Amino acid sequence: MTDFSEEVYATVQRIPRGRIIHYGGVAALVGKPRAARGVGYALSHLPPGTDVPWWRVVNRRGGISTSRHNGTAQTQRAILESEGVEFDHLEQASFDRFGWDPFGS
DNA sequence: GAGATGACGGGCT
DNA sequence: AAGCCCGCCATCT
Repeated sequence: MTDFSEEVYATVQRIPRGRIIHYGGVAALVGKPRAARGVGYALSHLPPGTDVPWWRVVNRRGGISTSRHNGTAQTQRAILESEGVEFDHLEQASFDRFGWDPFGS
């Protein structure tokens, strides 16, 4: 476990239920606005059953970015919908409606 | 230490 | 609006 990963996990755990944020947003909150890719890498190594709500992290379009991980995308969407997040016909959620503003609490 | 990989973003077409 | 290409970062081999 690296320091960077821990900061990422700590940040993700602050995301309120029913809200979402994109990888670049998490990266910015940990002080590295350009480390979106690093964030994705860190989350990809999370063990199943972790207390980190990784499903609240989506790509910049508000869509599921885990599509390449066979099966994962379906699970992520199901959980988000159960929390109240709505997806349009393009499988994308609106940041204007569900985006998390860390300063707006 | 160098090269390759991956849950990514932004800009241009 | 969607896709392609390039650039960025952390981590692995």
